[in-house]
Amino acid sequence: MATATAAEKKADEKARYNAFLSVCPSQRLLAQVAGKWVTLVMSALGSGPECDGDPRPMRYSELGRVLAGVSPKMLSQTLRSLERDGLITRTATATVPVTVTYELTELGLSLHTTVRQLKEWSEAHRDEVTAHQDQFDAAR
Amino acid sequence: MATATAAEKKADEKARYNAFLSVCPSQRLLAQVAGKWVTLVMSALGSGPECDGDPRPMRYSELGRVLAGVSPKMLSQTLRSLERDGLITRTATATVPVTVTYELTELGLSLHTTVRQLKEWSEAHRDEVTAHQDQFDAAR
DNA sequence: GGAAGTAGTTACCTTAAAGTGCGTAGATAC
DNA sequence: GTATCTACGCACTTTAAGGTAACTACTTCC
Repeated sequence: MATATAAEKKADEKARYNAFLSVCPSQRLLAQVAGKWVTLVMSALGSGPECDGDPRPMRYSELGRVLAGVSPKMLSQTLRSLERDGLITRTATATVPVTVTYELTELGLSLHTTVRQLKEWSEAHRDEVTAHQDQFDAAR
Repeated sequence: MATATAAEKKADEKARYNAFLSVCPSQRLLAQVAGKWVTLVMSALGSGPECDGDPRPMRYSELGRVLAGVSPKMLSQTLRSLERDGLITRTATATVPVTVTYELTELGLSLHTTVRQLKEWSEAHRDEVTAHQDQFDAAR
């Protein structure tokens, strides 16, 4: 039947919209970067263990120590996904106990600086936001 | 016992680190903004229904139509949290059936432009990233 | 010979975000 | 008098992210 009801049309639109969303590159990037340890790992690799200073390579166990709350599972999971995206490089060295170092690529560094702007926004406006929240919560 | 074992020290560090993380403003912002519909609502309000053009207020049902996949629940949930943060304003008008319009505040607009940079990054580098992913997946 | 350090993997469990479906309230149109 | 439009609210279910804990394999230190 050619009687495309409003409900049918909407379901159709919805399907196409969701299909678009699932491949939308910016949406996927955001979901990736918002992973709990992603920015922390990038921040550590991008600004040294104390989050000041210059980018430098770090070892697996060093990252584990700096990011005190991370489990080995989450650390390797995060590192592998970042490596898959070409944001960091993994280098294994055949020393006495094998050592593995991770380093930001140029691509990773450029993303890091972009994300940093978001961080700066949040630091610049956090007071404003919390003020709004308090006001909103008090109002009801 | 004063014998602070390495395990105890690590647990202590971890607790403090997690406490810090849970209040870290940038982390919280990122988690907020990464909500599935947050950026889409902001994008619609910030660039018109077609994601081009200028910021303009929109109605609840209009947003629901533009973001075809969103359920009424998620839409109002998203809108309320954005309103709570002072990023949008809600205005109810006592027309025949009540109409409610939402509009980006200045604060919301400034966040929108910041997030837009992330979007531009992802669009500029998406090919590079997918190339890395293919290479990585092929390697194993 | 047992602990500790190297870099992880595997299986299981918890929880919070998102999706689904139905109800509501007042008013108007048919 | 039934249906539709407005803007939601509530309860239930699903799903995926993250956390916990235990185990691997090799080596050196004490």
